[in-house]
Amino acid sequence: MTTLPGMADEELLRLDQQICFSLNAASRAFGGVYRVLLRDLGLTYPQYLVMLVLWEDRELPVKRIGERLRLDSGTLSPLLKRLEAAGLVRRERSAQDERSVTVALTSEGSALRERAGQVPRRLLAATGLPVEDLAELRGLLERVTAALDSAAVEPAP
Amino acid sequence: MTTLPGMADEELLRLDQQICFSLNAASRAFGGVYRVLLRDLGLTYPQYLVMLVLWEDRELPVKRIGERLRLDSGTLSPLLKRLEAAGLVRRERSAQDERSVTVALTSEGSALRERAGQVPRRLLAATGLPVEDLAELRGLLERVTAALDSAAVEPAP
DNA sequence: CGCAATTCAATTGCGCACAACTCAATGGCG
DNA sequence: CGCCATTGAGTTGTGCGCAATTGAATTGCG
Repeated sequence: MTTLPGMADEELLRLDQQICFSLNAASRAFGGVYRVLLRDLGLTYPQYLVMLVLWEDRELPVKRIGERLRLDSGTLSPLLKRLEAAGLVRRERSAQDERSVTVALTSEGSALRERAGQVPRRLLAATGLPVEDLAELRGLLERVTAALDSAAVEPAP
Repeated sequence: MTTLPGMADEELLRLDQQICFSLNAASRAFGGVYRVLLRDLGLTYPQYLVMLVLWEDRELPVKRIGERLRLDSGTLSPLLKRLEAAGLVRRERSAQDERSVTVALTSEGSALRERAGQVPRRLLAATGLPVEDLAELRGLLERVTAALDSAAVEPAP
């Protein structure tokens, strides 16, 4: 395998550019397609991610949702309030632990799942890749993420 | 190859979840590492992307920068103002076409390139992947992005 | 038991992404 | 030439992502 120390700074700069450009671009391209697909469900893409989690487990503490989606309360609190205002979700303090807030689907929130049924198929079709390649992509992304998360990068060169 | 029509909605939902979760997570994981690496350069990640473009071509209209990074003026205008306030960049109306604004590196902006020299190496090292896998990842991302961009998804199911 | 450290949600503040819009400059066409 | 569509930058408003902080509840340890 080719190792980083063997390459020139100039080459690395180019590869770095390509990787971060393409990851950024891909992320925003996905966002754009989801935006269109989700528009008439009244959901944003991050809201859809939360709904996906709740369609698996219809009741979860904010903490757990954050762990699954890698999001903190600073992002989730206002987002969940919007979902609550839209009537898709209920939020209440746990009786066992008053620090914790439990988020639960309403019947309206559950019902939305049916209307979202064709979103995955349409999204995956729009990627234009065979399922095997998508699985490969997912695998690489997960490996990269795990490595980056555990990298503990030092602040200054 | 395995085609979408042959799969059950339930399977597709799972794959869709995995793909969009992992892409999202990867994008944010990259952002987190860049944030640390760029902190003492005083740059955010999107600002770094703009600087990368300007380090290639030290003078470009806003329009061109937007094309390279897939960003519109709504994002770039305030960002470029911040780079200008930081002294890294100058902005001035083109004489040929008064609608266009040309962005040019200042000497301070050029000088920053040296201090950013180790960022790519450190970033790529943090990914924990061999260069071949990174190239593979980049290739998949670019194919997906191209397909998504040309998909022209219809609004409602 | 009592107090300090930890945990969890919420809030504040800043920057980015994007849609919708404004406004001026330009270019094309009759 | 005169008019109108187009182009390019900027502004506004909404929502997300994250750091930093707050405040209350819980845990743990002496």
